[in-house]
Amino acid sequence: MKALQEKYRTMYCGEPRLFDTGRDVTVCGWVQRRRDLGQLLFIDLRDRTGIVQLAFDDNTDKEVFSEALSVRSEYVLCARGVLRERSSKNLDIPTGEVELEVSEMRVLAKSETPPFEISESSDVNDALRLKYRYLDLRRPDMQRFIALRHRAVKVTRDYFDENGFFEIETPMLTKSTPEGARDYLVPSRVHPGTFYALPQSPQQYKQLLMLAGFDKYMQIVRCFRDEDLRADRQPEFTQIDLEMSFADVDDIIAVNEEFLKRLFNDVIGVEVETPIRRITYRDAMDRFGSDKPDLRFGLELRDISDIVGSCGFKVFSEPVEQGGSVRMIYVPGGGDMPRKQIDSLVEFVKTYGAKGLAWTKLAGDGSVSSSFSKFLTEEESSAILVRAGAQPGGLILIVADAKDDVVFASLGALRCECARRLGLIDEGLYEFVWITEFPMFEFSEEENRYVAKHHPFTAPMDEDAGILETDKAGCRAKAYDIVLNGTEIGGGSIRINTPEMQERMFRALGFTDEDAAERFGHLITAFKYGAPPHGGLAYGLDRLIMHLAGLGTIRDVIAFPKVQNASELMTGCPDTVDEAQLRELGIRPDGK
RNA sequence: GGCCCAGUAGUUCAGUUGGUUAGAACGCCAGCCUGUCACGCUGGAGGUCGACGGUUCGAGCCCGUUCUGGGUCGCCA
Repeated sequence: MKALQEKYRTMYCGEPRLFDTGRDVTVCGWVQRRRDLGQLLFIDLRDRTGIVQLAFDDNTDKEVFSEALSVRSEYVLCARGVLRERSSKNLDIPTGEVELEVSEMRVLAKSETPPFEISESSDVNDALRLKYRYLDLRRPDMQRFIALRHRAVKVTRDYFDENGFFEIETPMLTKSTPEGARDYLVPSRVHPGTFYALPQSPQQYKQLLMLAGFDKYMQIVRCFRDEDLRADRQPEFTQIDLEMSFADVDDIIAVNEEFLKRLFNDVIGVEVETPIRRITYRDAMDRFGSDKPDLRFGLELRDISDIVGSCGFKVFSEPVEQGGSVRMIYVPGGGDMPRKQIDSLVEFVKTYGAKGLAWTKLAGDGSVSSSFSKFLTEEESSAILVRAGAQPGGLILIVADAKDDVVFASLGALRCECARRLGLIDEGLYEFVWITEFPMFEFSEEENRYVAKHHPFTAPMDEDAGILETDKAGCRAKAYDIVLNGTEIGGGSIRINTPEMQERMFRALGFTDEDAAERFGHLITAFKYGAPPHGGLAYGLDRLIMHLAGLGTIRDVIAFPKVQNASELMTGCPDTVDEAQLRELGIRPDGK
């Protein structure tokens, strides 16, 4: 082996170009591939910037050549030599016009044959990827996603800094306030039998920072929720958390529209049109059956309760009589769907609690078939067709239920499903929308009481402040979500800033004064000392990055994600601990 | 907690109606090869068909249980 070069690296693998020809450079990286032609040998060397070809000739330098012969996939190399123009070029890669004629090479580390190929296209079982996440992360696409995440975070910090926001850290060990998601608990050694909670969000701290006079706050902060996972939900996730003083809804929205414009432009070159459209929660439910509507396609819901509310078909009329509704979506181009597919749509809506799905198919040849028209009068049937604006080739899908929630949930999901199946979604679109005027409360069947839909510090809309106690179902909040392509990417509210309103809110939620004092006493006290009007917003950073990267799951934009059962396959956590550790924490080991 | 999907070589997959010795590609190992770049050619190794139990003369295939991973409903102030 030849003497070490003075520096590990003078150039990244992805950097060399034709005009670098003649330069004496050193590159470091992993062996992507070795091509052995007998007396000639090529190695593709990879680092985070790309790939460069190393060339070895048995007739030029036998020592280096034999060293290169021993090299295998994923060996870590340091190679020095002169860049030269290739005699046959590879225009598929940026460095493909040059190659490094290696004069010195060092194997910095050997590697076993990896359990899967490190390449962009490799389609490997998720469990295997996650067990060897450090190898998975070597793949160029994963490197791009993580780098994109870095750029997005950088743009975020720059933007909010330029707009007067201070980045302030808040505690990770906090007080559990069991309202909402389950907390991750951390036992205290010093106070046996007591627990910290990991924050579900820095909500209370950031409000206290406003009270403390910091005026504008932001933090890129890890949050924890002990709930079941989804493609876009991890038990620990990152928020871009914001709070502003002396701000109302329009002020918060204005700052954030500029942020989104900047973020999407700087990171992926997408122009976000502002102002972003706003839809009230009520309208969003009525039109899309969802408070996070995907606006890349139509298929809006229509209420037909007035047409069928007193018809002879009990499946339709009874839900209306019981306070529910009958609604439909009309799917142009769905009329040619085979019966089997429609049956699968029926099954689909059942997962959302719908008892069934009524349909009418208008085939391209003008013939009509329907699962329910024989139960309706001519007038009722044709009124439905007219309201749908039905044309030959169309499909009408109807859900009736005594609970509007079920109708909305099933039709809301169905319109997305139909759009997917019929290819109505333009993947290149970024359709943002603010959902505003969220309800203050929602009824919890489980607890048999109204609970805060957002959180108990949310201010009611000015015009609804009077009905906080008297009309919980109708009371609206100064709460808003920002939605992108059917995903909630952020949400926030204007907060209550007087002790009087905060106490009214706690009482409206059914807390006794003692309850409120026990759980939120620090906040109640603080608000007696001059809280500015304030409000804020928190983005799910992982979801934002997911959209920026054009992915359908947040796991690919998180370096070390957890799997569906909330464990981590690489380290194997969560895991048991020594009894001694438990004893010290005042926790009895299992079964004792 | 419920429902759906997947699990066969290191990887990605195929595997007929239940029937002899379970295949392919890539990867791996060895040999050959002076311009490859998904190099090529020749040969070779490599399998508890996720696990357990059952049906059967006979199970990768059928049945049950279970494990692992994914999606989803509930849940996510």
